[in-house]
Amino acid sequence: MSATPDSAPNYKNTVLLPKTDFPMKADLVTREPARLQKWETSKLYEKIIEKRKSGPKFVLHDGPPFANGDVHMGTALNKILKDLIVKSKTMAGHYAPFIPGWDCHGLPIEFKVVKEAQNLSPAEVRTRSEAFARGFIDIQRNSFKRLGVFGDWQKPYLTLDPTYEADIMRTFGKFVSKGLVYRSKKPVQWSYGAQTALAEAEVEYKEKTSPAIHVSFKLLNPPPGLEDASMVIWTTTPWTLPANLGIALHPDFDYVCGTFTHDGGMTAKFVIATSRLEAFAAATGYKLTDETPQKLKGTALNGCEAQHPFLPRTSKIINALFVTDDTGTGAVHMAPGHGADDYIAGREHGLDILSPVDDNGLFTAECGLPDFVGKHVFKSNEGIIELLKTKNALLGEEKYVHQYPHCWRSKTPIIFRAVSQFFIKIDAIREKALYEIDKVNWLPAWGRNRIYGTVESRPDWCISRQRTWGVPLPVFFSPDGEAILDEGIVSKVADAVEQHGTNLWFEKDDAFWADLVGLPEGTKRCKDTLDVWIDSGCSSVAVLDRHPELHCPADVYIEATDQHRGWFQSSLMVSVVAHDAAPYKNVITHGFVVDTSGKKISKSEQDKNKKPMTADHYYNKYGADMVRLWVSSVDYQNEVPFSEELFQQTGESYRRIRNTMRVILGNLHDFKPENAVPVESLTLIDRWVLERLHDVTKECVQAYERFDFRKVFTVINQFCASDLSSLYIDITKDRMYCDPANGTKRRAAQTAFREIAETLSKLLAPILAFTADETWEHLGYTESVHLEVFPVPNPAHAGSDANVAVEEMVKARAAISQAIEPERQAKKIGSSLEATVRLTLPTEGFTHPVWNDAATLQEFFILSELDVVRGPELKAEVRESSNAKCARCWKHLPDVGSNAKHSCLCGRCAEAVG
RNA sequence: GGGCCUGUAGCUCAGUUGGUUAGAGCACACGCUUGAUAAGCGUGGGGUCACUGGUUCAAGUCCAGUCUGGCCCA
Repeated sequence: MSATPDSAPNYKNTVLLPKTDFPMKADLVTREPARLQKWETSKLYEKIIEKRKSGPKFVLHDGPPFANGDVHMGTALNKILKDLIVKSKTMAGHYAPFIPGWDCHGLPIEFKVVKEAQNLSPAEVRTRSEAFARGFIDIQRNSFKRLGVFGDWQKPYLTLDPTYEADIMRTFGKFVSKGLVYRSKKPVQWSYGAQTALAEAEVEYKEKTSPAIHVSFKLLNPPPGLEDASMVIWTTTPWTLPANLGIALHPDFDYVCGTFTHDGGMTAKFVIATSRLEAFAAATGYKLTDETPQKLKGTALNGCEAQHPFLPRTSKIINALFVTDDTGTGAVHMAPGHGADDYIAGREHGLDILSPVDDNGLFTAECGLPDFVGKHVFKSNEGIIELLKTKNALLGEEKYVHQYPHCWRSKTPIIFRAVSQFFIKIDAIREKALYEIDKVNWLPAWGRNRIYGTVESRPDWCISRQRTWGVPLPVFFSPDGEAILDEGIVSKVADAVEQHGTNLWFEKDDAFWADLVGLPEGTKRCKDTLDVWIDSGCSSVAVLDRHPELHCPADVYIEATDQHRGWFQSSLMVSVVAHDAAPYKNVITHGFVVDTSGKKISKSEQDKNKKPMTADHYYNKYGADMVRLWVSSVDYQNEVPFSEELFQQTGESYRRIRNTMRVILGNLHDFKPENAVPVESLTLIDRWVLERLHDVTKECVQAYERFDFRKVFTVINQFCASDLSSLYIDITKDRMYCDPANGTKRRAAQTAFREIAETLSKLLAPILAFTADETWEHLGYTESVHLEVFPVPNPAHAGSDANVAVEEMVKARAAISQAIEPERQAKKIGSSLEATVRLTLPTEGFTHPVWNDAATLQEFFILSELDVVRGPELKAEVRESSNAKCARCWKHLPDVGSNAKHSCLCGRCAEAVG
């Protein structure tokens, strides 16, 4: 080994090493907020909007998140995806304003507010709910801004804005004018203690003992063989029997009909599910004693009728899938006014809805039993049981302990009770909605089937809620209790609400409102609020139509897959009525955030493992660009894997990109635009890297066009790692460091580096919103990269022979590296510059003229000496160089020492040093 | 239980109309460099393409079923 003599002068300061202020350590956590501040004071978003004003409009309509919590990783994913679309469309030359929004009304907020303070008046509940929502809007807005999301954060749309609320009412008015709204009864969970309907969240389950009874219903028109038989039902709510209108059997269950004998000697003919015979015998004492019982399926009795045990009325026998065989007799007592399953099955089979119970839980005259009117339902169970006994319809009675829903406030057991609700007739708009679905582009394509299925099968839309924190249903009742559905009146309410807000509805009395809308004295206003899905569903009217910079239909809606049944659908239904068309042209869905094993991250799980899932933890620890890079790296159309470890991995990719940009910037420290060389002066390798850049540009711009951000991430990551870091930067080090500052080859590399740095900054800007702006700044620009448009692939660098040459050389390079490796492991050779290589090329292939260009080959393989010969197969032989090492460029060359002035340098370096 | 979807190295993802020995980046191991240095380069190990069966000369790719996980319903 011919080492440089220790006495050799130190030439390090004559070498043109990279020099840049662009820090290796990103320190995003402190740098990003500073850049954010700069964007804010320079009004960057406004500038971008102004600059693109004449471009083709692109509207991404923001689905409003619910203003009741911190920004979760899933929320961050959603908003960053939106931002990637908006930023990339903007850089593709579009005018793409982004108006963010929030969904502000609804039970979860009301629930929290009411839990904190008891006995609030409706107006107070609403004031506090608004304050609660606004608090979280601020929190979320700060998070979204911190994540680098651009938009009109000064003027977002809020569903609690009086103008928005007024538009909700007007849209409701449109439904009314088209005759799509009707009133009907539907069972709700009712607290007689609090005298209000309850939502699932307000119900707690507690142990309760109820009387469980078996009751017989005599068949009136039985099929042959079932004469004189009775159906037997089992119930734990005897008080609902006055509302019985039917008996449900499972169509697939096996039933028997035959003579049963009681322990006491009585006999009777019953129909019971075969699987329930034993339990029935145990509870009632009746055993099947018939030798030849009739066997039948549940379908056999469908449509028959049975006599109500104590009322002059029949009970219709129907088939329903909700019937189970784990309790009861396989025949279920149906009171459509007192149960959800009963209601749905009852509607399908044309049963009435009877609910003879008032707000206090007392029977009304409708129950048909004068003795019971005014009596509390839970105090009536015993009386009903007595009544059944006198009618010989009671077969058995037990105490039954079960989990029963109770009111969270009054702690009383709840009852299912039908109350009047308002509905939208879906059948009237279903066809049109389905037709519109097929005109929309769904991404991924299966989204079409998903929403088509739900729209096809959805029942009428119940739009009234017995809640306080929402938009009031602008409907009045005449003194005789009739609902007044009139668009003109709705519109008058809307006008008042636009001026004063919906609190006015709660603050003023009936007389005020009757007078305002011109209805007679004694008119009462409706106390219900609208379903919150109406709120957000109206955004195409209240936001897209209202903002002059937007348009309807929007170009894109993008939300998680659960919105096929949620916002995508409510928006469609509203828009079909309001616009006679879908509100969107493209609908994109993304998956939910799951842990790396593919399982969903449950609330209890993250608490237990102390794994934070709020976005602030991650942008405060790693920076927003890291969160953004993670979003760009995953397949968002499926479930999105997430873990802290995954963040480390994303960090590696980030560092790779950042460091690559850093060297490039460092290599440009003495380069000015006027130093650029013309294309003819570029070397083969320069032309190759620019050709690669041309391809990368094309691929990225096209990938952005398809919303395929992962492709952008992969392409740039690999370009940085392989083409730049491992090849081009490594190869050009020699000329960059050792050639004369103004040498043509050096300037040629810089010309390429400059183009690479500019192009990558622009291509990365939508994803690495902060870092790309930082690199752009270090390229000497004073305005933000976000004002730029995407680079156009430079045709001057398209499809030359350079790519062929490099492909061949890369193959040979692998052979050379493999040959050097054993020498290296044996500590005989360190740097490849210490090696002399004899490369054998196969006689087939490797035909590019570059193989006759020794200088280029040496540069490419980073070797001091190379012989190329032809042989049977690709092969490289390595030995230590016998030449002396140049103290400056570290190559082992024959002409080291040829210049007397610099005895330790090669000819080239001696000249460069001068 | 029903509808829609998903399953390729430890991790994140590529794999064109079925066609050589299934790829990349990261991670890992071992070297090199110390002039990208809390960086950079090289080499290497690692996959029954969820499973089972079928179609085919040929299946990660097509078909059927099973399992896994997700969303929405019941």
